[in-house]
Amino acid sequence: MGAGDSIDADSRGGRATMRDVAARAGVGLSTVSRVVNGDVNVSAARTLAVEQAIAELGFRRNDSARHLRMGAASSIGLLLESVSDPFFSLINQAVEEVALVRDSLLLSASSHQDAERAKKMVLAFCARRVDGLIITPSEPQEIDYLRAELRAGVRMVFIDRPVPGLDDDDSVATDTVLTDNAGGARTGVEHLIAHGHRRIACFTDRADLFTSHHRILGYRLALEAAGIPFDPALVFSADDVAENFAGPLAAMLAMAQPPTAIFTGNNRSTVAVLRQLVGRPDRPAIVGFDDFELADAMTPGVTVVAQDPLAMGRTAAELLFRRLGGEAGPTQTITLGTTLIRRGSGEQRP
Amino acid sequence: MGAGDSIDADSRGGRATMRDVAARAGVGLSTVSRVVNGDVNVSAARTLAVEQAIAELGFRRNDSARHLRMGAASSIGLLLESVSDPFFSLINQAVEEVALVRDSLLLSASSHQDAERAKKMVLAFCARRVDGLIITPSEPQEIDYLRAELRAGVRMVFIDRPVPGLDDDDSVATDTVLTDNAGGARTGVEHLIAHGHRRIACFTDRADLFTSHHRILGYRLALEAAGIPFDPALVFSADDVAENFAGPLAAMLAMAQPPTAIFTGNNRSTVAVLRQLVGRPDRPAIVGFDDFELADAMTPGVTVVAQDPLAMGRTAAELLFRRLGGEAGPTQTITLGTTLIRRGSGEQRP
DNA sequence: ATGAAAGCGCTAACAC
DNA sequence: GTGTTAGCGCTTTCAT
Repeated sequence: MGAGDSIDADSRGGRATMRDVAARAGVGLSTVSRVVNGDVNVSAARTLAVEQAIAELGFRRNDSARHLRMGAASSIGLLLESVSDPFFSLINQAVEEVALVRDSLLLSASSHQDAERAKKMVLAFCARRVDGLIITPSEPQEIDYLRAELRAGVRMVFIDRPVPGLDDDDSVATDTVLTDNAGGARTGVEHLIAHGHRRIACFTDRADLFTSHHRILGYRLALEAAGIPFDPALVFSADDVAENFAGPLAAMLAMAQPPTAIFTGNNRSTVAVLRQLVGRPDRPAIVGFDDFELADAMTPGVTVVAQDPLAMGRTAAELLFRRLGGEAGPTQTITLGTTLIRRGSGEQRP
Repeated sequence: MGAGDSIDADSRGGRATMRDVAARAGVGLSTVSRVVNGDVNVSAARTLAVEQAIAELGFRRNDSARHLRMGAASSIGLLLESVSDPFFSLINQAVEEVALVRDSLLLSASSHQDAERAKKMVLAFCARRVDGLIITPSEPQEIDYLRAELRAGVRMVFIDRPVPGLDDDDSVATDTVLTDNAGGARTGVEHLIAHGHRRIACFTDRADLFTSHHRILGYRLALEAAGIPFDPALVFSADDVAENFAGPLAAMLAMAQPPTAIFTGNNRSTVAVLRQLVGRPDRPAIVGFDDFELADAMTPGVTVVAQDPLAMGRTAAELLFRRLGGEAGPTQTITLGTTLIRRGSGEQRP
């Protein structure tokens, strides 16, 4: 393009640097830095010269170098169970929105319930010196490496489930954003009871997961409050929802006293049950935990206990940035309420 | 914790650096670097000393500094229309999977059809000196800043839609991964025709979008091939799908010769139409472009022309990494085929 | 086998 | 106002 004086950047194969710009504009390095950063204390003539050189060279500031120097990455890490799961992808979106406002970039990754992978990604984020981390913990969550990073000063907010055993070390501080799983489940099951059901089945994810555990608890709470005896034969939990529900569900429906209603513990369980029951005219009443697209377009519409994943993500991200901004104060656990959305499937009578 | 000799890192407030480790282990800086990078040419004694110091200090290599020095970021940027859209979130997942294998981190962002936002994020990625970019372009796509970055050596792969006008500059090279939109749409509409339909409506996103345009083209191609006259009154496009379909759809169904079938041009259109038609016994036959969760759990199941977003994401990411690895060769446009999935709604007869 | 020193591209004193 | 200089934490010759 120009003369032979842009040899530096071009022939080096890389991009123009501030030094290249300085040379081209015939000014000092710091003048370039000042112009790039909008410092007013630069003469008009020099400002112009620098801007022209920048344009000619296609210079763009290297933010990595900048951040290395400044000691802040302007980026945060987000570890989800799966970026393609509708629930988590909404959290992703909310976090992204907050990060955008804070001029922070988002590094994201999925753990897919794989503790090794989760660890690898978290440590990779930390090695990049992200300002902070938002994490959906694995269960059980390996705790030592997290504590090491926390001690080193990395801020973390946990989302969807807590990490037990981390707060016994007062030198580390983390926050947690949860849904009111037990309360929401209780509301959903009470709704079924209010519509006359007494034989209510419960299908969930692995019962040892934090969320499932609490939702089953809420289910039992509702039964107890209504004086309905808890029947373990009506509860089924499995890790691979889609594959494992068919048999138990069929068996339950073939009981002498079959359930007249089903409470499903999460998105995937609801969908799996719905699939099994497609086209059955005697379909039991259904209330699902967690809303999903098209719940309203089914016939009948599917009544759900809705979480608010956008609010969860936003809350977690805002909390993280406030902490990064220096907000002190004790560890916080924020529990978000749920909303019962009536669409028909939960209002059927026995 | 230990003695007063870790003053450096601790009191500086930051993390331990290699220099801290070197001091603590009583070795030179480069020896630490060698140990950290698994160089074999270090005596056992020193290796041990370094490893111990690393453990004591909780040292973790700063990858940003490393990459600055090495001139490669080991990260790629991904710009999607929306991370929470099921279609794009699957692309996100596929890209993530490839990046994982390549030991590259993923910076992700959503444009939400906002050209300004898209530009901001792409430039932010470039300022971070990502190794490459995978982009869902805006329409129309502002081209100048992309070309500037391409000239500067940034590799880009476009996904879901092409960027016209970029290839008139032979100094820049980009690749593109698309779905066979026209072919898929044609297949879907031909399927309806094969089942006896001749009045087939078409509901899509904004008609000027690349994907919608080609799907409408495919729709018309199928009609022409069957000798069915094209009736513009049966085609409706709108940008806000959910809000704007109700009126036109009702109007069409009230026609003297109403459509007996509907072809919907994307995920959101299908869902919107389904919502409008919920509970109507005389529902027209429906074929939708793009698959969606629960399409099989509706009654009847929804017949779709399925794209393969996972394959799109994987293809784009692998192409990008091959380019980054030095693969030369001309610009590539890879078009992925579609699959017709029969579920009932498309097999209804008039 | 090991350490000293230069430098990746930037910012922030510090002098002038 | 402006340039010089010293790092941020790392890798990488280059001597030794």
